[in-house]
Amino acid sequence: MVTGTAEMRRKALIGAALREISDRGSLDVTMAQIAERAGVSAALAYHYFGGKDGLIHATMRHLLAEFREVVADGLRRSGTPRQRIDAVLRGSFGPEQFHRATVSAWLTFYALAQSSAPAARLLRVYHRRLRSNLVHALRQLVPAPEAERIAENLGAFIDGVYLRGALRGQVVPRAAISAVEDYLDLELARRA
Amino acid sequence: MVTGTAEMRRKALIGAALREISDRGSLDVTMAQIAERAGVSAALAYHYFGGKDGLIHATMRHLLAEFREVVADGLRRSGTPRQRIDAVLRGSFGPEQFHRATVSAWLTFYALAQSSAPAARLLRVYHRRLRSNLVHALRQLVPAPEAERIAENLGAFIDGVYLRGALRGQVVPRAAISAVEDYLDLELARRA
Amino acid sequence: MVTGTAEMRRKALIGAALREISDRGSLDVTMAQIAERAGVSAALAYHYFGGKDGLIHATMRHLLAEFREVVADGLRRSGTPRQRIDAVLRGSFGPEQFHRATVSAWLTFYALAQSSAPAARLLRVYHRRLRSNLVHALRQLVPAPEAERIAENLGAFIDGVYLRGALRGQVVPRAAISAVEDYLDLELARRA
Amino acid sequence: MVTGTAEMRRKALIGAALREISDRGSLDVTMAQIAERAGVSAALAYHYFGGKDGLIHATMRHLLAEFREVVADGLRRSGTPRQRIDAVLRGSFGPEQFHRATVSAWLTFYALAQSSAPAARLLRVYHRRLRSNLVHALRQLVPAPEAERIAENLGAFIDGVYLRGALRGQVVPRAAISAVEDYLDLELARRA
DNA sequence: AATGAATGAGTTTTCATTCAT
DNA sequence: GATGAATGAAAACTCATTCAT
Repeated sequence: MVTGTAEMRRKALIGAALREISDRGSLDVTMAQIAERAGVSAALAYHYFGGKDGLIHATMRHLLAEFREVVADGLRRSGTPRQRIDAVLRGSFGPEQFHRATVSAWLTFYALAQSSAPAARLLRVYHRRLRSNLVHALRQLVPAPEAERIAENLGAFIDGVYLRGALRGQVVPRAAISAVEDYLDLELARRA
Repeated sequence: MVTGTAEMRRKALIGAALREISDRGSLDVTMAQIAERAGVSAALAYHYFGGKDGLIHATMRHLLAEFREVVADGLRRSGTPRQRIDAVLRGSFGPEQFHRATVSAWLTFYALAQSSAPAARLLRVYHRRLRSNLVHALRQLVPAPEAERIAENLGAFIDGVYLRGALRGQVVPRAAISAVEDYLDLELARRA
Repeated sequence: MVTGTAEMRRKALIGAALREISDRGSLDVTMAQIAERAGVSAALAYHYFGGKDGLIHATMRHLLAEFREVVADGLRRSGTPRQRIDAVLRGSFGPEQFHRATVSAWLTFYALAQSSAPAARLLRVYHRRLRSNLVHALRQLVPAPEAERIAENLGAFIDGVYLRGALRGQVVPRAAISAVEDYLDLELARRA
Repeated sequence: MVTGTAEMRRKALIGAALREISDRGSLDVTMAQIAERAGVSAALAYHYFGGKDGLIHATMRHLLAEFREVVADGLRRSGTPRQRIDAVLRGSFGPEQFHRATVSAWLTFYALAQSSAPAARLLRVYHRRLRSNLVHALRQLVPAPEAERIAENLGAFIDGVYLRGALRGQVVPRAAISAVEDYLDLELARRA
């Protein structure tokens, strides 16, 4: 698969944006900084992304896509519903999710979603997908309405554990993941 | 209790900052905007807070203090350990916590903590206090090491539920709070 | 009459804009150039005029106001209708109207009116006023409908003579002014 | 008559420039916009016109040539001097002269002539030609010095009537044209 | 002949911050 | 205490132009 120059540049710029975000710990990076990192002129970044928003959103989409692929990969290898849920957990708490750039991007993204419609939309898509993965698996274990409820709470627990790890700048410990699983067990046990 | 002009001005500016943050949905507000809302000159805001950082941090401290008081109030009325834990939950999920300004401030604050040491410090203080409240109560129910573990996970769950509510711009539903309580019950039941 | 600092600065900036326009022969001047000429920072120009458009329009309004005053002055000294018409002519062809800056501003303004609504509005106001002055005077000499028609044509002739002078960068010669008066005489003679 | 690719491209680009000028109502159009309209790359416009100035001036020359041809056509059909003068009037006030692009181009061209020598030169050529057409015809009706004077004034009147129509974005009304003719009649009658 | 890729040199605009009064 | 005046520094964005292919 031959990738054209344009595609290569776009990727290079997104990578540079991520590295810059990582270094500064915030989305408050300038186009000039990013472009310099990518070894191109700022004007080129405008040429390819239309503006700063374009580049930032492309970067977020890249992160989201990466996350989706990790999870999708895990799902493909999963046989049982329980394994599928575990795949989501492993995706959410994998070390990639705790790289400084990823953490900064996620946290700023949460904030950005308050004032930027495209950011909010992207975030909703991510939430819907996460939820849908969980609901699918849970439906094979419990009745549909229960599956919805549990998926929501499980998702919240996952987000909370991620948030704390992110704020500490550390990968979340096994114990925290176990706690999420324990909660899941409790919910499933109710049905037994 | 007589409040001097200085104190009144400070409060007015913090209130204006909060209203401005609420309107814009972000901490990206200018000193000029805040000062205008407060009906004073921007220079005065500098006089009282030293700079933008000073005002923003004062605003955050104000939010944190408010939260602390709500919880402290609840704790004072609580007799049993379980009631004390419930007081923390009620404080965390009270409607005040979901005002637009509060949500914007919290979310941006998470992001800010990645690059601003004072913001990170403030956030750590908040987490430590929340945790300490929970640990205290839990210690009367389970052995100390267990209390620590449960407090951590309970805190994460609370944060997750709050985060989701915040992103949706809605107060979290009863059901979500119940889920947190269920998780607590599970943990306590283990010991039984 | 004490003029505040603000008003002084505004006038200084408008003057600087005019001088800059004069030097460059076009409205394509930068805020930085204008500000430097006025001996202040570009930021101050923004502070006082909100933006480049604001300054440019203020400059145009200034020119228009100046023109209006010259004409109004002439009208005040005029007794007969014919003298009033002459006052308009003298105002239109006075040497101030042929300063390089004024000429550049007028010509660019004509062009600007094609794409800028505020510029178009300003120009319409000017035309309406000029016309109204002429119509008023003419009504005392000929029936109303005729006054309207003659005013329109007289205005066009004036504009054409001005345009040619402007393009040549020279005050229009006496002869050209006489031609306009001759046309007026012709129209008035019809009625005799 | 076979037109080479080069000539075709040039015409296409000039046409695109005109359409773009028409849409934006100003000569402030970018090479990229023009090229995209013409369906070619911006680089090609440079290939053919050397630069933006080249393209803009070619566009103006095109407009001037078109005008000249319309007038020349009218002159060819004219027998009497008076008919020749009428041909100039018809050419100046024909509907083509009031297309948005033409109007924008003319008005901006007036402004441009203040700061661009080639634009000024082009404009002088146009004026000289217009004048020469009029003088030629008038010489057969009045003595030479008179012909010069009348031609100048007639030209100014024409320009003024055109300017007003242009600014209003409307073809000039019959009545305005009659006014110009009336003025001519007056001048010719003096001699009678 | 034709173009995609790339950029240097601006230009507008914003804002935290300072300071004399 | 309080403010109006003023600015330096930076950031986003634009565009004519060049050049290798």
